[in-house]
Amino acid sequence: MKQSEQLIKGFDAKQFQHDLISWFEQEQRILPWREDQDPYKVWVSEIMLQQTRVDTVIPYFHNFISKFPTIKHLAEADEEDVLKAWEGLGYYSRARNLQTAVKEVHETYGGIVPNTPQDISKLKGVGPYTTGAILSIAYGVPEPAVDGNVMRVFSRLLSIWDDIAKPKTRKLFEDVIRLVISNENPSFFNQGLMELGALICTPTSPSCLLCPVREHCRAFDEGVQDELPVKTKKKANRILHLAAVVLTDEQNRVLIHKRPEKGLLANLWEFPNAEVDTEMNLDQERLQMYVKEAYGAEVTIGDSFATIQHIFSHLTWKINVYEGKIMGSVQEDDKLKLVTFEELEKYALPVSHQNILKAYRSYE
DNA sequence: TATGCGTGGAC
DNA sequence: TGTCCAAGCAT
Repeated sequence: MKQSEQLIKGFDAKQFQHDLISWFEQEQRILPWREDQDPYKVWVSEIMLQQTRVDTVIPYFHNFISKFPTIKHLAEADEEDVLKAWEGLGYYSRARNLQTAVKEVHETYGGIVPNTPQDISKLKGVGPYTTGAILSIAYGVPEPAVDGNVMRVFSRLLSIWDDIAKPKTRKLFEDVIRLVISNENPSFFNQGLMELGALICTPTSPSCLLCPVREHCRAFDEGVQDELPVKTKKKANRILHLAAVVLTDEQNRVLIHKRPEKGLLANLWEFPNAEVDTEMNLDQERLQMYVKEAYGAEVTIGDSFATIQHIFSHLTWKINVYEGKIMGSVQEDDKLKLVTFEELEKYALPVSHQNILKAYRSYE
């Protein structure tokens, strides 16, 4: 017998569905992506919500949908504008993958988001969770949508002690959900689980006394709700020292560089910078030579006017920021541009470089 | 399978 | 202040 079948023995799935869905009908938050079930809007919201809080997403969702109201609008948009709309939201490959996938839907599926797990999960950026979320919410298909909430809620409900940080564990929860999901209302079932995880069955100090499915919960019964789920820690991040320079010419245009199309902050724009060891951080002469080599620009480096720390999830940047002047001419191309500070507002910058810009403005 | 990939909020 | 995240996916 499969582990999932073993786990749900004695679990009253029908009653649970009813209790969960009734609670969701009463208590669900009013959210912009819940106003209709437009598959495109459901899709956009699900991508934005990956590893990102609801409160953070709301303004981005409004702005994004107003700029790109339909599949066609997004498919035909400039990537630069899409990234600008994503600026500050993080995990920028989500934006580029979304546009790639939307183009695919526009061209291959006539602008209709596919409604089978096979087709939809082939789309760039659409993994197992998003597949289930779109299918259940937009199309009413009873497919599991297992995210962190669902694993937390069900690890407590069924007292499951598998490590939810392990990729393999997600499959166990998918098996479980397939056995207990509501076929009548998979949309509210899946959304109800996530809403419950967000509002009641929280990572720390869950509100068990307010929980609509407390009677189904083995962890509450056993008093171990604070010990579940089991989740191993990630390893600590590393520190990288950078020197960055805000380089201006005699017309007060500033030099910006487009980052590589893969990896960290892919395709976003930045001020010229280099990794340094802590010692070299004060060496203006070497920074000047580096800029000449890497960007082909003849410059003089002035004073360091700020140090900026930026903490990523897996990395910390400590950036020493200099001002500098461009002496000769610069060969511009699609990855290197001289722009006015007004034009700069059209380009998507990572938050770290937005902070460099702020520091420069207050220094000037 | 483990790691890289952002950001801002909660405690 | 440091730690842990929050509706994951690609490689």
